[in-house]
Amino acid sequence: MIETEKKRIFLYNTRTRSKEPFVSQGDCVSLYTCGPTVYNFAHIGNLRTFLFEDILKRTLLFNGLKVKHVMNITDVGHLVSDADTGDDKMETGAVREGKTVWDIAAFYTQAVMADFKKLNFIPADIYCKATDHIAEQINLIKTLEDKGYAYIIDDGVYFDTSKFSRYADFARLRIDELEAGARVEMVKGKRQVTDFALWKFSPKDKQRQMEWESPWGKGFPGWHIECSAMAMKHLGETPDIHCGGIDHIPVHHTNEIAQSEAATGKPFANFWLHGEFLVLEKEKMAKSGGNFIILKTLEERGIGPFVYRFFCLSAHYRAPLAFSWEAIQNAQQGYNSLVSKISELRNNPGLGFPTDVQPYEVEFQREINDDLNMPRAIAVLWKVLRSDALQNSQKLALAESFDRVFGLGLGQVSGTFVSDIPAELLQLLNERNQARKAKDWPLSDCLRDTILEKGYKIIDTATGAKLEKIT
RNA sequence: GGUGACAUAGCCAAGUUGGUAAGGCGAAGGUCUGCAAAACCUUUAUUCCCCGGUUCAAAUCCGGGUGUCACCUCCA
Repeated sequence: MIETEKKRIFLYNTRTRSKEPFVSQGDCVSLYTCGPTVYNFAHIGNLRTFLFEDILKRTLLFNGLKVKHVMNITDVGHLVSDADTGDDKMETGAVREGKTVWDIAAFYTQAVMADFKKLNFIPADIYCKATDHIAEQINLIKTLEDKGYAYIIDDGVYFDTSKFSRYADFARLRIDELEAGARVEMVKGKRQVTDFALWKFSPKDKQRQMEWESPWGKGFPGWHIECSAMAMKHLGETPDIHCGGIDHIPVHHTNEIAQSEAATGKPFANFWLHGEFLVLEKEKMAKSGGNFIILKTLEERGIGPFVYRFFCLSAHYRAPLAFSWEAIQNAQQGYNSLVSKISELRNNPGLGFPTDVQPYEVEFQREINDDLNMPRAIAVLWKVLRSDALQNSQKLALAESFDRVFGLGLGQVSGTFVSDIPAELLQLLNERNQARKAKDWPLSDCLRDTILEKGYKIIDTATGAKLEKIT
């Protein structure tokens, strides 16, 4: 009874706009997360969303659930504009860099995977590429055509949103108003503004680098069909959870729902979770804009991936997070002190007296299960570390347990051991100790500077001086 | 023009079935120290954009205003 109460997970479901107790259909939670489009590096705003999804998965795992996680890799060109006209991002990228679209996709896929690894994401069970699932997408379009949801015009095969009465529900759209304000040039022949391409025909006058044969003619899949096709293939017609960035609500996810539910007659995903944006100096970070910051940009300024991770954990995933260099440096300080605290605990595990740790465990789990409230969960971690009622070994065990969700690499933080320090430095430290004993302060301070130059910091404690490597 | 968010200390932020403001960073003071650093302790929002209203009680509810952002156009 207490056990089940403790383990209730509440998640905010965009579909109902409310926090609901999470229930999975089977033993294993099926989780689909909209992945990166690989025509450029992922910027830190993209990464914030993927990080939220990693936290979600870790929270489910922490609660003892099994998770099957599928993330797509969009390696086929979407169009630059949702008006279903204009250039193809992949092809544009290829021209820009003088490579084939396939090279571009491979390069940036590898790059984003490297970022995921650096950020300590638990890898998805399946990363699926859109270009590997052309047949599935064609089949899904066929089904839609058979059921009368599709129509063909010069430009391609389109989904008729007027046939799907719930179309506006998910995003709570007001179609009439949308139409009134639309500044987008509409594709000729489209019946409703909201109709979208399922399959696009290749231009007659030029050869695309990526195109496939289909029952309707040579071309390439529309913008939204890949997620429906791949989610259904790998996770069934109704995955438990489907995630993405908040910008996906009105168009991408709305369309996914329309085409998927039209095809299967079943709800497409029970829970829809959306991550808010990282905002940069009051401005959204646009992948297509010139001003984006990537993980490497941070690293060049001495901000490691774990610091970025820690920074993101300071805000709730459904709230915009304001990025600034000042803010990230605050996080840097906080993370440093976290790490040195852990290191100190490892050096003195026996310090303090053991007490009951359960209240802390319960509190932690309550926070993470309350719609992934990481800011509060982090506060629980600080409370543990600064408590004087726990033994160090217990603090350490709690921190490591919590870190299964945080993923901050706390388990890898080692204590500082004399054996790790070069003999030369120990010799210098020894000399300084002598100088201090002789009250030769100028020499002592000079030696401290020398040691500092060699990358070590002296920490004088009641039991003697220690060295710590400056990171 | 339409739609949706948001506005809490120097900075990043949590907190809305109303009950009297988490946490981190920074700063100030202290303990320790030859000094410094580290560590530890203490302090740091009479108040939550503004103006009204409801209430015994509002950051939390209602009305109005101001500002910022996002989406409607590729975008996490």
